Amino acid sequence: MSSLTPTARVILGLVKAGAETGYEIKSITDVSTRFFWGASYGQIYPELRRLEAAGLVEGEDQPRGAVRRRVYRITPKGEGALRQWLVEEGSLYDLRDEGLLKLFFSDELDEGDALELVRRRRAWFEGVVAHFNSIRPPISEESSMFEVWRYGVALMTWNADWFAELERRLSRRRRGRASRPGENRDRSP
Amino acid sequence: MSSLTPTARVILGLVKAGAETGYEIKSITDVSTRFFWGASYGQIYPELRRLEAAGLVEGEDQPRGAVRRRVYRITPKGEGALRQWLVEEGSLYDLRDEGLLKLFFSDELDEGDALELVRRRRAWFEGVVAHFNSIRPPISEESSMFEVWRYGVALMTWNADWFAELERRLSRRRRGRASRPGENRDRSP
DNA sequence: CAATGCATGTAATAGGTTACATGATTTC
DNA sequence: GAAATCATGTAACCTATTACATGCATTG
Repeated sequence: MSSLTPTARVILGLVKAGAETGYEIKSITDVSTRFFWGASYGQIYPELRRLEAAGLVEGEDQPRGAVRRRVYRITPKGEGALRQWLVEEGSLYDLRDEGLLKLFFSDELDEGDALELVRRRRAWFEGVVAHFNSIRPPISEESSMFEVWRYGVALMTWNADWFAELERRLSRRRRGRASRPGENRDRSP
Repeated sequence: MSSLTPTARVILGLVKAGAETGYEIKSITDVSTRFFWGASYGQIYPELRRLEAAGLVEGEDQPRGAVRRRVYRITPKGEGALRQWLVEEGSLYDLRDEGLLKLFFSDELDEGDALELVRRRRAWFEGVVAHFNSIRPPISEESSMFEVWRYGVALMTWNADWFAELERRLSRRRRGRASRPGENRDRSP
């Protein structure tokens, strides 16, 4: 009776929400929970078997023609576990952001390279916003899943804006320095 | 000549910035890079040895009395590798947010429990903001490290605000429903 | 003299990705 | 008939955390 990992909860939650196969779970996570909790096949298939062994889901072989296919449904026990988790206190929050790490150490760079780093990051976030907008979920705007999509768009937009602002700040600082005399930032005589 | 992990870069960058021992690196990350790139002793000590073997840092035993102590400095090769990484394109961005996962599935809950989930998340972010303010780094406001701290405060504040807003939205929706007649949300007769 | 801080390290474990292997069915 | 999609699974690998083990030095 070891306790479940968050990845197991995603799978459990999606089965509850109607996802049937491991393949379907992967497809759905790739366009929904992916940006805050991804899952790979290497996790999904073994985890479905574990959930089944624990009695939280029920699997049944339902081949389509010659294609083997195992369909899962959530059990009452699984629904209880899901609800229990949702009301439990405490949640893992873990961010791994190599770009911020680069910004953190960017005093090592000259101003041009540092600015380029910030510019790239701003552009990246803008790309993510565009991607998010392209996968706008076709579900009720009052559903919690839609709310999370809305959060994702807002967060990425905020990030793009913050780095655009930093970009302006660094440019201004740089121009300010360049126009002041007595500086030897330039390589030319 | 395998390429470095971002954790190795953090260590390299901090040694460059003046951190001398593994212990010091851990102390610094715990109050600086921790929220976007943490490091544990289990990573730091073996990684320092690997960096040394690769010629990116140099270690020297400098015991303090009977306490063994190994002091590291960055090498020219290490400085090159650090600079190279900083200008390289592409950076890992990985978020694991179990709270968002709960929000994602919170249609499973009744409105009171869902609201509580959002309230807790808002309160948590507010606590993080307070913590960030308590570790305001005593360094120049023009340094890149200070910029990252500023970003952290702004990000956590934005999060607290976003969830405060969602909280208001859910409360309003709930009150709206409750005041409308012909509803059977109540368990009492 | 007790608690805290400085200091180093490893072994077990967990959690996850990537690459590989396989093959039918549907759509263009 | 080619390409995309549906479908399942595993083995090797990598990264990282946790818990444990050790012990001196400093501060209150």
